[in-house]
Amino acid sequence: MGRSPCCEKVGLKKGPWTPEEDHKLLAFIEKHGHGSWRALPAKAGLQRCGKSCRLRWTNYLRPDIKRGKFSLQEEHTIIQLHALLGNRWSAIATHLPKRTDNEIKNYWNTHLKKRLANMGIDPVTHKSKSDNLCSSVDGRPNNDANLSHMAQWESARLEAEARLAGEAIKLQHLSNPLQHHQVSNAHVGMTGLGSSTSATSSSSTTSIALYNNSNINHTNNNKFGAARLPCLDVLKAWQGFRSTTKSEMTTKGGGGVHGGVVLESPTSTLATFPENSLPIAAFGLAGENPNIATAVNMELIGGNSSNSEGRMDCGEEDLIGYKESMEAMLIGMDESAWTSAVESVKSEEHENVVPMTNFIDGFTDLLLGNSTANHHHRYERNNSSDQSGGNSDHSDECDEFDQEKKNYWNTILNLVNCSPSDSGVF
DNA sequence: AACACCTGCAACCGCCTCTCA
DNA sequence: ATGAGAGGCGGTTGCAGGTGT
Repeated sequence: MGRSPCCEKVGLKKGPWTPEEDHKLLAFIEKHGHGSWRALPAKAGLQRCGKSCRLRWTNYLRPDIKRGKFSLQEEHTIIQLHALLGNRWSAIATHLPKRTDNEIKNYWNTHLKKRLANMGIDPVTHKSKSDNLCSSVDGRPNNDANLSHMAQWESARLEAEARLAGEAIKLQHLSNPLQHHQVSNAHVGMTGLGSSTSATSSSSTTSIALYNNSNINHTNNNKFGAARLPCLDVLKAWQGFRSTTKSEMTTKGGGGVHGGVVLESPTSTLATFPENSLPIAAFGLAGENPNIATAVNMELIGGNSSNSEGRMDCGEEDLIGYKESMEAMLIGMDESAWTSAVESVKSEEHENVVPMTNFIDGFTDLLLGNSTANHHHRYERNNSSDQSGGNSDHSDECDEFDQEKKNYWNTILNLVNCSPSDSGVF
């Protein structure tokens, strides 16, 4: 278009703002609002271009800006969202109250990027820098490689979970289409398959966190999140890295810490969000309708499902319907719903649908070669419900369920094997 | 003390998207 | 449908202050 720059006029001041200029700009905006930025400088008596005024206001003078050191929570959020969104700083900034995109960008470039690099994680792709994940030094596992390996497993796990969760939601929707339970304050975070997500993000695949969040209001009917879930978690590793770095790694080899990396974590990669943002309970809708999944993602993460970054082809009603069914399943799935779901699985109609067990535990066990320790979560569920009056007729059903479970894990492994290798989650 | 180098951050630049005539 | 104006975004730069030699 050959547009001329907004600051083409000779005589406009550039460089650092003086207190006088700040005062003029502040006073004008407080009195009149900014209106047209281009017209503002003349009206406010400033020898600046409108763009410069806007930048000064949004990045510095705006009253709702928090300055100073980033908290650990904020760091986690930035890392998570960067893995999810890439360098979309303005999108990331919407999840960090009172922080500007510029500040976050600077913080990423000057702090977080370097730290991730030091941990052996490519800050761009959030993947391992090393191709040799099993490399070792002096016969000991390479911690960086371990961490990266963990990250990749976590990525694969999340993708599989996402797909399965989508199927499970479908199942639940079919089994109890009218079921709407209390939703409490649990929310869902997810990313969709991304067919319509921004091209600037390196990630176009799915990442879902199944998260046992303390924000979730556990009720008697809430079977999810009741147990602390052992799963690999790069962010926990990050936390461990930070804490051990601070203490100069003096506690190496301590319980639960492996070379500065905490191997067990109840959280997952989308676990922490700032207050007033969305706590994550987690499940995705990636399996069925990428547009819906992405739209829900946009909305739940706080974006606008119809904004410029994620124009959706799905209708708003679709979106709401999926959200409701998903929330109902997550929060309010009770024994009858579960039984109904299992029966539905057994039916021919849904023979390929995977039962909605506590698949984090299962998958983690599988990863750890602990398949025999699969705890018959279904029956734990029953046992726990026994205390509140549920039935507990197990034996035959148990074998049948084991078979279902085998199929289920095969499905997961197939999904993982089929997962795109360019997942940008990590 | 002087200099070089590093770091952090505010600000700029150029491109992109949206809106509207 | 098209093009211009305006705002917004992300990459980059430049400078001030800190640190090391």
